[in-house]
Amino acid sequence: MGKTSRETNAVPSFTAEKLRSAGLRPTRQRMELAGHLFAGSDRHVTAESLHDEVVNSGIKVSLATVYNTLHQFTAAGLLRQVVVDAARGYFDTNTGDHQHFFLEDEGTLIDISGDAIQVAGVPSPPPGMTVDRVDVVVRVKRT
Amino acid sequence: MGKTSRETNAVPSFTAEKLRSAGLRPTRQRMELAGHLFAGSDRHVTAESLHDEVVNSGIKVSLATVYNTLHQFTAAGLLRQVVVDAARGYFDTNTGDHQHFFLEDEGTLIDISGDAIQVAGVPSPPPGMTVDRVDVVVRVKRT
DNA sequence: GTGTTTGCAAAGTGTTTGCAATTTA
DNA sequence: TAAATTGCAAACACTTTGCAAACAC
Repeated sequence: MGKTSRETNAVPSFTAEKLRSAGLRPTRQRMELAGHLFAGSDRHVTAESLHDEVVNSGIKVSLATVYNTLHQFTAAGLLRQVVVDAARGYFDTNTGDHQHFFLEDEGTLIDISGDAIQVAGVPSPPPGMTVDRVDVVVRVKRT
Repeated sequence: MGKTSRETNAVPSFTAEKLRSAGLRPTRQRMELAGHLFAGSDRHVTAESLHDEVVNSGIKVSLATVYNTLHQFTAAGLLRQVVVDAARGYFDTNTGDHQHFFLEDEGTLIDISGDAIQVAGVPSPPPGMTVDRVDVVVRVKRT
């Protein structure tokens, strides 16, 4: 065999590398959270939704660690925060240029490609200020 | 004199009317909050900032009443809520078509005229959904 | 071994709510 | 007086934090 049972765990090693190069130790919790987050693409999660998902898949992680990890991933540029709801914080695995539909009834986000949507006529910012980012939220409701 | 001392209170009666036609009794608290809110134009307040302002001007209102009143005014179409910060709720006295600069360092909002700014290329919403509103937030930072 | 990370439980924020006392009409 | 409104304090939902035990290297 030659390999330890730990390595048979089917955890893609590139995830460990991704974390390491972000300056984060590839701990079990971070690996597993990353596994869920970056399994699909363009995911939108809240701390609770991710925690539930991970816990329901049989993994043990505390909510506090989920919060910490989401912030660390965000600081590392692996995630991006989206402000659409005063009550909850959303995190987006798509860190590229894009915008969102927000389904107010369900609290769901859907990406809008940055190529499709455009904002024109933004006045110049107040003196001494620079534009950090332009966020567009298209709020939609069930008809 | 003919008039009671209550009426000498210099509270513009149109405010009372505005409230009455919104189905809200012109109570002392609502009159005073409205007086502050609609004194200037295009004001952006949080429940706390308005409460502080009103209390500092020597008026007695509870924070709970400020929250209630802001929501009632919003439901009546006198105010509009703005979501820019996950932590606090902002209310805007400008209910017309417009967008915002958000100064992230200070938590301040500045109106951008709806005529100036435009959003093009919004894809059609998911089936069964209609666009409720398109919000643009231009986040700016101190240079 | 040494510094990092985790997880619990406690503390913190901003906001909402239950309900008796007060006010409006 | 009947119905609406206020204000307190308790309850809430979400998030952050302190710190001892567990872990990564």
